[in-house]
Amino acid sequence: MLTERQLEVILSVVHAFIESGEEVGSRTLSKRYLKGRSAATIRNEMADLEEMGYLMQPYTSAGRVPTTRAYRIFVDTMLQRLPHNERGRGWIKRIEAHRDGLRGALSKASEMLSQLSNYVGMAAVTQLAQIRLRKVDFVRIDSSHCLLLVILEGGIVHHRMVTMPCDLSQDILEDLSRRINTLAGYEWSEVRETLRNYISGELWRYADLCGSALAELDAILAGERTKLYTGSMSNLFDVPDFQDIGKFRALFSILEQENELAKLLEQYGMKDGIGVVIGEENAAPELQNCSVVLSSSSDEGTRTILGVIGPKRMNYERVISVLDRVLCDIESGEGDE
Amino acid sequence: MLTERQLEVILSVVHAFIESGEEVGSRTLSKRYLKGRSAATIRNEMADLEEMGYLMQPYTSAGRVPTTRAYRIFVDTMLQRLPHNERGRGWIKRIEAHRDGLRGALSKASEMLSQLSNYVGMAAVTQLAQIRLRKVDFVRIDSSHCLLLVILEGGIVHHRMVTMPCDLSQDILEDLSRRINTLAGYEWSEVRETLRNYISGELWRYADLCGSALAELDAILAGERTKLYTGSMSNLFDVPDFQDIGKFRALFSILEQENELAKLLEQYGMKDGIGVVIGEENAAPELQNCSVVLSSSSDEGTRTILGVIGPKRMNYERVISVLDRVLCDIESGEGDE
DNA sequence: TATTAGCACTCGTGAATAATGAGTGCTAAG
DNA sequence: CTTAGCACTCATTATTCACGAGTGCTAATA
Repeated sequence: MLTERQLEVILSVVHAFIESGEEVGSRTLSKRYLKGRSAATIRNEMADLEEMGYLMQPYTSAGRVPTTRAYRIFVDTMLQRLPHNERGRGWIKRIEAHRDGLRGALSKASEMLSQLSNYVGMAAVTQLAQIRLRKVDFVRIDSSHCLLLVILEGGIVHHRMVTMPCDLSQDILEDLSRRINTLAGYEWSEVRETLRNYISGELWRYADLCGSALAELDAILAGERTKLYTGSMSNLFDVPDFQDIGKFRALFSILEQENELAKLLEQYGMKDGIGVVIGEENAAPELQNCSVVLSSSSDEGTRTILGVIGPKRMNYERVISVLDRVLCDIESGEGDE
Repeated sequence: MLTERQLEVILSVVHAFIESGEEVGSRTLSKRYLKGRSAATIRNEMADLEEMGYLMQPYTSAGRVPTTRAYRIFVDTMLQRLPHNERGRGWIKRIEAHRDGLRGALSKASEMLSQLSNYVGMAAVTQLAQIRLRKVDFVRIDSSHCLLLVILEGGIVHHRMVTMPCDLSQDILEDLSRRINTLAGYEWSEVRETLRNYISGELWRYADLCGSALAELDAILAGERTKLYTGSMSNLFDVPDFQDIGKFRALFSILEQENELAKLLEQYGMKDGIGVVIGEENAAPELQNCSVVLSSSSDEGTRTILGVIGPKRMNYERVISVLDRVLCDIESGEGDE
């Protein structure tokens, strides 16, 4: 469908455009990329490719700019060429030993990604449905409130304030925790069922509190399932593509909405490995001018996603290698410092 | 030192400049503010005031712009006129009953401040030195790691991963927590001392773990003492003063550095009540074009600071009333929803 | 002495115009 | 199929010019 030379032209245009940010003309290609052919020849090819939807002109008689379709080919060719590394399997286990837990490590990772890529780094953990419970604890705050602590596999810690229907002593609460903790190690769905039975049976005296706690636990495990960290965004100021205040704003607004971004990542990071989503391929309209590169892996009831978000004309090769590098650093415990 | 009319001119210039954002000329003042006097008269006053450092001209024969000194007078006059409310005392107690704890409430507060003020809201808690311990808990993660949970007065929860020198069972850890918890309710400085004695005495068998834990506790209590939440920054795009990419960038870069910002707030929010820091009065060079309005109150070992950061020519009156309003909402438990 | 009208002067802003040059499409020759 | 040549397009940049808001100064006035 595409001749060898057409492919070459496409890749060259993308490459040149990523480098310069300016429309690339036939002369440039002839001089720097396809040295054998004259500008006129290439002009003909470009006209064809424009008709086919790979290139476009911002205005009559300007150079050509790659479309998302061209980027797609560029990226796919690159990914094919790149060593397919199967890293990432099982690395989460090692992370959770980090000083500040999985979350601390990810917060560091996102920052590192920003620094190294010169774009915006992201790191997220999402709890898969089958995550296991490690421990539950109730801490009495005052006569009508206690703190519910939930520790999940992978060192994920949640805490919520729960209103107590009646005053319960710390001893009773500890007893309660201890009973619930006998369920540690089971999947949440199982725990949930067992707890329900407990409440109507043994624990009937604390039914109210247990009910609230159950609701909170449900919220924790079903609700905000993905925790996302975003690295420094200052780099964006130096990206020429975002000098335009309008484009900057669009990107910024979505970066600020943790929830939206998290939803996107959940959606994109479904399968393990490296993925690239380019411009209009993004579900969010705010990301039409951006590309997202992400590397995701799942293990033990959690999925971890590292990502970089930048302009469409980002240095994909470098970003991918940065992702790899950071993944590597986390694995080997760099976050411990 | 300042005549009645000079004061009037200053206030008028600031007022007009805040409204329009453009240099204000003698004609405007004569027509809209000091109706009795002619433009020529006001021109003379303005020339004097410029010499005295209250006004300045961006270029020869343009209108005048207020200096920080003029803003200062404007704000001070306003604060004097405003009802001095002593709200804030004791409200923290009520907050900690919030569903997601003090921190959840503050995160919501900062967002609310952004929304209502149209600038950027901030909310911070800082632990004062004399904060009290509520509870400590160790949770075994694997043979060489456990999670250290620290709950402080006010529902502040910290957790850290601690490396265990040798494998300790959950039972032993629980026993350990229980012993340490007998110290709950005391100030950290006291707890620290007592713990030291314990370690060399009763707890000698767990000296290593206790040592690490002690170090972590110290880090938690001495180190990152202030936790800061920043509300949405999207509003900044609509502030005319920050259309200039350079100014925007300066502000943004410091908003992103939680630590820097926290340090500033710690420094500014020393005394209870409402404070305004204008432009060059700010310690940070990035804030030369901004003003910070904050409302701070301390109680029970923690100090809480609400603040709004915006352009120098912000609507101070509105921002102050918004701060008041949000403080009020938090108090009455709005965050519970 | 304080105030004000009049006037010449300054200087940023915005529109209009022109020159520049990179790049194209098309045609005709190799 | 390839390429040189040429006329044409159009964003960009610089230049010029008129406009107008605002000032400082002086001289007249209450």
